[in-house]
Amino acid sequence: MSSRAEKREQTFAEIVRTSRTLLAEGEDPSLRAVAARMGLTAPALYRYVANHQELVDLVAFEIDRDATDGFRAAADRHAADDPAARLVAAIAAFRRWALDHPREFALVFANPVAESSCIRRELVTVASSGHFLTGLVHDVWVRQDFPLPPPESLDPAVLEAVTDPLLPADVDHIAQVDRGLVWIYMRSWASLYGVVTLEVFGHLDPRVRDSGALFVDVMAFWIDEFGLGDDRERLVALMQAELRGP
Amino acid sequence: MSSRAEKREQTFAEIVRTSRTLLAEGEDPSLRAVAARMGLTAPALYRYVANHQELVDLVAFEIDRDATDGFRAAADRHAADDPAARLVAAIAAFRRWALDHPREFALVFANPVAESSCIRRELVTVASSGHFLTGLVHDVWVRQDFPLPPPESLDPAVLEAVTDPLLPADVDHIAQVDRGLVWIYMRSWASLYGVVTLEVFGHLDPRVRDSGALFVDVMAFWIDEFGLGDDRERLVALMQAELRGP
DNA sequence: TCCGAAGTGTTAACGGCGTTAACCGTAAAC
DNA sequence: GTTTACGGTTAACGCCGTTAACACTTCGGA
Repeated sequence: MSSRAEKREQTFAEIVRTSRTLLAEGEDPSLRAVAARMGLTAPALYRYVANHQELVDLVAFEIDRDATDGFRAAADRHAADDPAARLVAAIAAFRRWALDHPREFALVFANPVAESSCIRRELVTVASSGHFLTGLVHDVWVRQDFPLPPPESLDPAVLEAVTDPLLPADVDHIAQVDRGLVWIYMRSWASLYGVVTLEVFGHLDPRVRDSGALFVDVMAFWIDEFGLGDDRERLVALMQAELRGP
Repeated sequence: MSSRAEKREQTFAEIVRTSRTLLAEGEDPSLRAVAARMGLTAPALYRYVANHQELVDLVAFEIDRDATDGFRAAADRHAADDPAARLVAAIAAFRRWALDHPREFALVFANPVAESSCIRRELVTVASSGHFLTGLVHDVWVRQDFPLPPPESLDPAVLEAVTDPLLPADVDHIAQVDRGLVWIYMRSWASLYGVVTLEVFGHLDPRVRDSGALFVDVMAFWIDEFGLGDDRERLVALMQAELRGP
């Protein structure tokens, strides 16, 4: 027999799961649709969720978490002592996931969070994908020891941000003098994000999107930037392979 | 006295205009809201527009056109023989516009067009901002004559895309051997787009966003790439100024 | 053990949405 | 001057988020 608290938690989990199922099926995860699929009526969901937006935020958070598990799995298919391959595999998995799940991508990565409810802002602070990708970049840096911009060279606002981040970043284990790494991470993430967002939203020539050329180009640039120029050929080939699928 | 066709066109224009007004006021441009503000009922709008999505697409197109007028005005505040300054001013205006009009930005630049109606795909093909920005990059290239990747070095899919573009690009006046310029444009646009989209959607540390550091950083990179390294200091200073406002 | 309280669901309803069908006066066209 | 197309209406359907009022179950404590 399950206690009331357990039952409540199960129902809550089922609400989020049902929402994700609907989203994956291409239908809108409206409160009514979610409730109906669970054999409930819409107002019942208000016992578990403050409003519709909060449910959407929860779903976005969970999608991010699960997608990150996929990125991690892609990285883990490569040796722990080959952080560059792990990083390449992870971001290739990210792009594949984004193109395969445009609705989910839009929800997690291309949704305004500022005007969103409080809960989203809290959740996004511990967002999974951000933590994971910064970690991979950190691993590459530990291995390659590519030069970092010294803290005093950073824009004051950037220095503040990398010293005491507000958004997903797992930087506690990075010494203050090495926080230039976080700036490099932000720059690299912005360029990869731009390509993938253009691709997912159809603002890029479909032939270029399908070829992945722009994504590979950006990645190749950061390979050099990460001091991996010697490994460039191998990593680009690896990326080409990873882009096709696991 | 106005003919029936004229009257019809006026009403049509007022529909789009009213939609934009509602959007700017932070309200959703629903058919009912638009009609109500015009003193009509919602079904009347179906005499002018096939469905709600088509209206949204039209609005997105017009917003893009008008925003581009703003970018052009920013560029025109600089001498015709200073294409670098014109380009910097235009993209600074683009960023300012995006941050000042997040809803409009999301509509025009961060909306799926693939799953959209046919009309959007037609409209986006002649989208204004794309044409204008490629033109500015072209002007810089004519002046600086920075090296282009030769066509045979391009990915086959990219070569196809720059030879016969499907998406907004105004390349008819660019010789086939110089189409590598379009590839450079795509890459630079992707990186600027990534930064601005992150900023607008609140996925970037607000302090970094407010400082504009990431945007300036990306622009500085492309300044070098465009053979404008000698002019770098001036152009970065210009960008800093332009970012604050006209 | 019984009773109150909390928890979890219901139905009914409000206002808003996109959209369609049926209708109707007016203005253009022949 | 009749006909027809146009541009509007009202009514209605089925969605949506959300709230209020109510009912049933279950738990906790006197």
